[in-house]
Amino acid sequence: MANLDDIDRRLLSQLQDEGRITNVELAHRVGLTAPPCLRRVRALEEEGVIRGYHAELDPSKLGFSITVFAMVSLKSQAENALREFEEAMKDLPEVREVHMLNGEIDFIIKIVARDLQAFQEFLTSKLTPAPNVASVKTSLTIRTSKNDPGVPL
Amino acid sequence: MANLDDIDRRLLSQLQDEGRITNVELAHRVGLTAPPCLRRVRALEEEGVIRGYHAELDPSKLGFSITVFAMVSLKSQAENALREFEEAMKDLPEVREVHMLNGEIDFIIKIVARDLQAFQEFLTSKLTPAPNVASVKTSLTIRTSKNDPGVPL
DNA sequence: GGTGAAAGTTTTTCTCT
DNA sequence: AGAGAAAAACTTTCACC
Repeated sequence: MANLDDIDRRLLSQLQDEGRITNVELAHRVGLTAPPCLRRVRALEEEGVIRGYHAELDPSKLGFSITVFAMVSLKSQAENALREFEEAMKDLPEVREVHMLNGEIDFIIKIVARDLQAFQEFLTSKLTPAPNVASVKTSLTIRTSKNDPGVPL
Repeated sequence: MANLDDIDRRLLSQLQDEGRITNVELAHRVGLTAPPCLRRVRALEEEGVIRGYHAELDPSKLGFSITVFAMVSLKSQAENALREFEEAMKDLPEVREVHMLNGEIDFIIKIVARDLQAFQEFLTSKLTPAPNVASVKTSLTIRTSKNDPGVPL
């Protein structure tokens, strides 16, 4: 865990919110001049505190109308079996997130697809036949009312 | 839904992946010169295809070790009751995502907290007492093996 | 809708405190 | 670690195709 001062935290909060602000603007907002501000940002990138930068796109405007959460249980919870399933998920572009959970369900995964047909096709030909899958329960998202990426700084 | 050509799609794919690349580099990658490339990006921002840009931070390096998925059922599914719950969620910084689902569970929400104690405190003092909540089932994330923001372009 | 050049900013390096 | 100045790179606008 990185040790950060107050300036770092404000800086990260700003970049989490507006990932493309200029370094000059960022420096101004956190009360620095540009050079030390840039040094801090580079250091945070090096340390892996900042993993990267991403444009947030509107899925519906790009023709992806379906978001689904799938609860997946595996046949075996051996580390080996878990890893094999996770590796398979990495190759599926429709699968955006894979979280291993405690309790009865082994994984929750978030799936984005163009339409119901594409999703059904994905479900039967890709997800259900994935290694070690015992059961899959899916829930369609009706609407997403909050979707803040990142952490509560 | 916006109508996009092949260049727009490649452009969006690049920005989704690397949100801070320069316009010159972006133009180069999609086979344009800088001015038309910038015009396209600005147009996509205007249309809302690009919603914004965000730095992706490492939660654990910032001291947020807990990610939880909570399945929430409400007492009433009247639009009114749903909205009231959603509004309450908007004010809770620990709540990063709120998705309304079909079926028995009404909502799945993603929660990020500093530690188990902070999460328990949040659960009992903020989430369970939220408007119209009938039941909350939570699952702790053991590990996140895939976390690609955005859509499968 | 795309190009090339020019003007204005921003990033980035260097040096000093 | 932060500040100011200078060089290099990038963004942005303009006239033109």
